[in-house]
Amino acid sequence: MPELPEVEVTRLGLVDVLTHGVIVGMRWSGKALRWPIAPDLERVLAGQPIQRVERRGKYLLLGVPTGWLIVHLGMSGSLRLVPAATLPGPWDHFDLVVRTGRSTRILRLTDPRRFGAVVWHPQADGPIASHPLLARLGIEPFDPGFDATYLRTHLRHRRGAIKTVLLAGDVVVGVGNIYASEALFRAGIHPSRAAGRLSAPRCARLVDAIRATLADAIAQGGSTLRDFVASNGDPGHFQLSAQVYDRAGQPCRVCGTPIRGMRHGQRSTYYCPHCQH
DNA sequence: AAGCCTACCTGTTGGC
DNA sequence: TGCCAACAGGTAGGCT
Repeated sequence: MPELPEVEVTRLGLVDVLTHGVIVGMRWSGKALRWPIAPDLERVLAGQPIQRVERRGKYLLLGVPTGWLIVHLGMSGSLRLVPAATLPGPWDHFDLVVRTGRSTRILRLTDPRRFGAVVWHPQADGPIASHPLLARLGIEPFDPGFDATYLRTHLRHRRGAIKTVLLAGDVVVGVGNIYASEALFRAGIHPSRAAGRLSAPRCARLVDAIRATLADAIAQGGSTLRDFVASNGDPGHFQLSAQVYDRAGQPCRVCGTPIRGMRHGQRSTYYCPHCQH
């Protein structure tokens, strides 16, 4: 579920509440997530103030004085702030108990499929950017350095379909399966086009399309296909304005041609055969 | 280096 | 109605 917009919507809902909050407890369901929970995590975090709430790609980063807590939402995860007495349900796999001002609240990770992760990175292990999970990520799409020149340079040696290369995340981060189809529609580029054959003007269009697509999605609270909710429990609305995603057989909103579905690897892709080349 | 495939896990959906 | 295969927002890691 969660692509960059969903993680950013989550972060925006947390940053003001959590910053300067103090971690006073932790709970783990005992069910395995993608990576093991550090065995001494509760002792390590107890009493520490949250100084930073940041994002890198689809990873949410909570900064405390002695390190970073790296959180990933996987395919079905969401983070919510709930009152301290709220009992966990069967899919609630991780809680951080945080004292914020006068009240105490729980930052709760709900994740039915358990592809999500909570990973501790001690400051002593070096800068957070060098963590193995983050080190190989591509540029942030809103970084000023993400421009047509950057994109063309980094696509030059790639023979695969542009859709697949965008999803890989080593060129630019945050573009998942929904927004890859949406951004390519917006740029007028066929998803199967060889990445290394995009002209400079098309790279420029794609940069703009990726930024505009992600910004729109953030403004609409992300996409909720099934279970994404923001930190306050609100679902996203972007899916209602999707141009192509999950619209196979329905008319293109621009030209009326039926939208087509296809697959790249094991992932579904949608495009307009008239608007995209 | 790049690309392809598998694995991780549970819930929902669509076809028979 | 019931059963079961297919599919779902991600991505590390292993192999070619």
